[in-house]
Amino acid sequence: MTIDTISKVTLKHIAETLGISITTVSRVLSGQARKYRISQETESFIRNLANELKFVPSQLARNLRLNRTTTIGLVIPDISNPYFAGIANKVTVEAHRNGYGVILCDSQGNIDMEIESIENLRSRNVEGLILCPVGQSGQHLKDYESNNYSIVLVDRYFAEMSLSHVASDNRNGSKIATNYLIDKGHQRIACLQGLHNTSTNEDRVKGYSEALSGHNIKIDTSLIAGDSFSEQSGYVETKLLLKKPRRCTAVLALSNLIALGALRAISEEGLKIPDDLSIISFDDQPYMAYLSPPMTTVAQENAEMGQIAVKMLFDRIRAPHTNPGGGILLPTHLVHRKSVKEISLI
Amino acid sequence: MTIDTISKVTLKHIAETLGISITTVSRVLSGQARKYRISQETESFIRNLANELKFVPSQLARNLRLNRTTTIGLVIPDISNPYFAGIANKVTVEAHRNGYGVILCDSQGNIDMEIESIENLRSRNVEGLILCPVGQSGQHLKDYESNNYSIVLVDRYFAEMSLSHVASDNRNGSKIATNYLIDKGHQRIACLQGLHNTSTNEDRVKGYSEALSGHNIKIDTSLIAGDSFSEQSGYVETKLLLKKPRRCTAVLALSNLIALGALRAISEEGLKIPDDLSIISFDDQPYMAYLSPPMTTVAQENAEMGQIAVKMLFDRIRAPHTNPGGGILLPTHLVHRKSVKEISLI
DNA sequence: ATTCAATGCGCAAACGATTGTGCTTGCGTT
DNA sequence: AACGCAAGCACAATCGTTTGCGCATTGAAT
Repeated sequence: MTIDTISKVTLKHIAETLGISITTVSRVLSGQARKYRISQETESFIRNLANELKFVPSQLARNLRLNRTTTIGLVIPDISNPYFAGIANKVTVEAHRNGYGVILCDSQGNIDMEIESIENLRSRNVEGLILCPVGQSGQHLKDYESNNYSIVLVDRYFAEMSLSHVASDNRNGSKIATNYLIDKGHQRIACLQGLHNTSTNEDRVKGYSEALSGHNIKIDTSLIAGDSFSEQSGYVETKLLLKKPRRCTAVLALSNLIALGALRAISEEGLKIPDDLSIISFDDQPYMAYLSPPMTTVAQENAEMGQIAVKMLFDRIRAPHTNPGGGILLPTHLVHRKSVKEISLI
Repeated sequence: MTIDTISKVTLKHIAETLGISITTVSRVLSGQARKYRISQETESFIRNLANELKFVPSQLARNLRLNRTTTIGLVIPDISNPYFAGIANKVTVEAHRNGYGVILCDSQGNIDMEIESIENLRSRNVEGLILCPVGQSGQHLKDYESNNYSIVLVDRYFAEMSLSHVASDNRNGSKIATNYLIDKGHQRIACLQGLHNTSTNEDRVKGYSEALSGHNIKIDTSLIAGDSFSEQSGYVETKLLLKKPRRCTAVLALSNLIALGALRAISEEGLKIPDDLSIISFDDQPYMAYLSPPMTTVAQENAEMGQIAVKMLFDRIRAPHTNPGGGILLPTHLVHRKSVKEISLI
């Protein structure tokens, strides 16, 4: 009657009460009655009793026997960040549609936590891993390059490693944004970086540089500042930037948090966007349209990233010993709002 | 060398290479060497080999044998909502600190998905459940009222049921916010509701009403509108409200999304906050300070909610057959920014 | 009367860890 | 010399499924 009692019903119980073997019960209840030529009669006996007793097969036993868990792991640097939350959302929903569960780990932006989380997940026998890596190197993932473990990197990848991944075309996104600023007359454009040596950051900086070079604007390295994707970094670096002589007229913030920090600094300095300073941020979020002023952003298809990551992972789970396959870069696009002002060329 | 090989390392392997019994290996590697008086020598032999082979015990086997999974389930209506993401963050981190994994399910605000998720989680033998319910009734949770299954409700609760829960003191938060508006001279205050018959909504409406009554302001039911916590609802209801004669001077938005919708409507109507209209929103989010204008909000301690929920759940897991215990309401507080204007009394 | 193929089902070994119980030693006591 | 006791370890059952074989029985074909 109680739940405890109910969950104690096992194949053995059914087999014994019916006076038949566990094997037969198992075969019927796992839908293999036809395949093993169990008689209709026996089948219905078994099914009836199973229903009556509300038999629920033990996943624990099944997992051990079959050595699979229908579970994947998801490691995210910070689930409170809406960008990652969007990925996580799609991942869990898609995984469930495929009958898989998702164990979530929050690495808190910490490489050691990331490593620990991965080990933890592996020890829980997840069948595959979706990882948004935080570190500057992928050394701890060396083991996964061999084609017998399924892992898909999301958001960032490691150029020197051959791991499946799905990310945004950050280089192009950054280039488009920078070109747009240049088109609007800006020449001194600052770039608020994120964490160095991450594909995300390097690609965005590269796009920024390429756009400038493409317009024969000399790259002023003093305008490329910062070393973290955090609000704090955006704030500090903007403060410093604004104190410099020959102030820049626009800034490209390489993450949503950096942009918020920049906003704080700019408003503290008493400057107005876009009149005194133009700004474009990465990562379009629902609230971006409601900022003061509405923020022009480089939008990433993060939900799609989650969805594709799951697809890639399942491909690898289903065909484990094929080549890891390469990566996919999803397009980015510019969302025009009000944080950029057209200025006259000098 | 390959992972396949590595992950195949079992107690048996170690035992055989060392010429000792599986039992002893198990006892050493589970830290019970002292208890079972295994010699230092044997212990170090085992440990060394285990390290060398990178032995990782199979959770699957252990789970079956011990009938526990060190895993809990977490059901969230929408992980992309930063409010819930904040809860999820704390839950996963705290669970990990206790050696537990967290299987995440996104119910997508859908009661059927919620029910399905719960069943799915149970069949995966999670030891407990943390649930942010979406429905207007808790009928599907009837089974969990008996004290042999561990569940903790977060954010919402069902007044008619005796399930453990942790939520915000929404009534008081709403009351404080409304009182503040009244103090600033507002008399016609609209209330943009969320989903009816949810504790969150009812409590907030109650607080709103109590504040008005406390100041002898007659409650105008035409000023209480809406039926969903979504941006869409906030937008539509605000549009309608603004079209009415004798316009309200302030609105209380019962969720962050509703507030964003209201913002959109207000700006479409060409009105300025706070000059033409004051607004207070529930749920303080990082970006709230950067809105136009910075938004005065009722902050909830959502991270603490997650943390406390985990604590409560573990209490119940550790002492399963005690009384479910009641609920906890966490304080809310008003974060003063610039979206409320003091107006002269008429 | 054999032979043969279906039919219907059971045996027993996995999967990998945990654990109550019990078996050897060796040593100190008396 | 006989005994007790502790130290140090092993046996084997157990958790609940799944599954490769194999063994009867039956009816039909030769």
